[in-house]
Amino acid sequence: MAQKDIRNGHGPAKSRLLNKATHLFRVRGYERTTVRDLAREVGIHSGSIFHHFSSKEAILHAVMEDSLRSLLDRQEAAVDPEATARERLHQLIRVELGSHLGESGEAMSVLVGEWPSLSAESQKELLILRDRYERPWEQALAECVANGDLRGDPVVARKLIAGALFHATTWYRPDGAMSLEDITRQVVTMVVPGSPAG
Amino acid sequence: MAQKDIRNGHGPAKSRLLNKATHLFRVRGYERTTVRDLAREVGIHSGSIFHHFSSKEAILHAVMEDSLRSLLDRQEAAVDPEATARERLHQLIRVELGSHLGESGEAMSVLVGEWPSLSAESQKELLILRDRYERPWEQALAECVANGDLRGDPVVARKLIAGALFHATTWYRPDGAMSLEDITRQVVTMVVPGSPAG
DNA sequence: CATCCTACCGAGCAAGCGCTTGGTATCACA
DNA sequence: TGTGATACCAAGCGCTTGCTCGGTAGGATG
Repeated sequence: MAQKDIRNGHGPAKSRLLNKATHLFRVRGYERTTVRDLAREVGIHSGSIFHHFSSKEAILHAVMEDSLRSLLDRQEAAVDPEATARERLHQLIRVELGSHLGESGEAMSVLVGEWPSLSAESQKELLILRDRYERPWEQALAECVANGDLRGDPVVARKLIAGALFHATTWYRPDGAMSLEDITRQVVTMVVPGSPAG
Repeated sequence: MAQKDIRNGHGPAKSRLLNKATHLFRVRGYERTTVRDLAREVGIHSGSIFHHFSSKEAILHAVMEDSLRSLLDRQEAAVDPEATARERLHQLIRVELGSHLGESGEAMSVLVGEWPSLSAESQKELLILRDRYERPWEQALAECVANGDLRGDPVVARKLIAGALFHATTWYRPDGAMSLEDITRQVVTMVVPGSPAG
C-alpha cells in the first residue's frame, strides 16, 4: 500500500465506493440502495460518503460515466476500421456482448437499467458519449444494407440487436452450455445470414 | 354508471387504481411512486388505498397478474395451432410486439421492468403463468430448428428475441416511419431467413 | 513548530415513506 | 327502521431516507 489514501480498507476510498455502488445498484436497484447500505459495505459512516460525492445521484453518474468510457475504450481496441462491414459487425457484437456479460457487466446493467434514475442534466451529458459509441454501429449496419448482407432498416436492426444483447444479462450464465463466443456467433448468424465471418 | 361503486370519479375505484398505478409504475418506477402520488391521481386519500389493497406490493402484483393474463388471452386468440412452425413464430412475434407497443404496453413494461421489485413469493406465483406463455414459443422454435428454418439454439434464440422485442418499448414511436407490422416483419426476417410467411 | 488539507467520525435533522386507526356517509337488505 | 357492509376521510405513528454539520486525527508543506 502507498503512503496516503488508506485509512481503512484496501485501495483509494473513492474507487472502492464506486465499485461497491456498482454492485449494489445492480443487485438492488438504485432506488432501493441506501447510502447507509453503501457506507456499511465500504466500511465508513454514511455521512462520510458526501465527502467524496456531492449526492447519491452523483455516485450513479460517476458509475455510468466510468462504464461508458471503458466501453468506448474496448470498442476502439476491438474494431478494425480496415475490416469489411460484416467483420466489423461481428467485432461490435462481440464487444457489446462481452461488456454486458464480462467483468464490466454490472456497470453496463446499471448504465442501461438505471438510466431513468438519472437527472435530465446528467442524461444529456452522458448522451454525448453514447452517440460516439453508436457511430461505428451506424456505419457498419448501413454498409451491410448497402452490400446486401442485411435486409431491412439498419436503425431498427441496431435497436433490435441492442435489446437482444442487453437482455442477455438476465439469462446468461458463465458456467452454462453456451459460451460468450457461441452466443456472439448466433447473433451474427441471425443478423447477417450466410457463412459466419471471422 | 351503475347503482353502486361510484362515490367519486368514473368507474370502479379498484380498476382506476390499477390503471393509474400501471401508468405511474411505468413512468416513475415502482420504488419512486408513492402511495400518496397514486392516491392523488385517483382522487382519494392515501390511506384509502389500503381498503382495496393490503400493501403497495399487492398493487404491483395485481398489475402484473392482469398484464400476464391478458397477454395469455391475446396469445391464445392469435396463434393457430394448425399453422406451420414458421407461421406460428410470426404470430407469436406479432402478439408479443403488439403487447409491448400497443395499449397494454405500459403494463408489459411494468411486468418486465419491475420484476425484481416483486417479493419472492409473488414471483413464484406469477412464474406459473409465464411458463404457460412460453410453451408455444418453445414448440415453434424447436420445430423451426428441426426443419432447418432456424440455425442455432432455440432457447438462446427465444432469449434474444424476447430482449429485442421488449427493448422496442424504449425506442418505438407510433407516429414514426416504421409500423408495428414493419418491425414484426423485420424480426421474422432476421430470425428465420427466407421469404416472409403470412 | 504552525498551518493547512484530506479523510473521516458521531450525532442528528427535516422530510417523506408505507401503513394503521377510528370514525362517518351511503347504500342494500331485512 | 334497524343492521351490516362498503367506501372513504382525517389524522398521525413509527421508521427510514438523503444529507448536514461540528469536530478531529494525521500526513504534507511553509
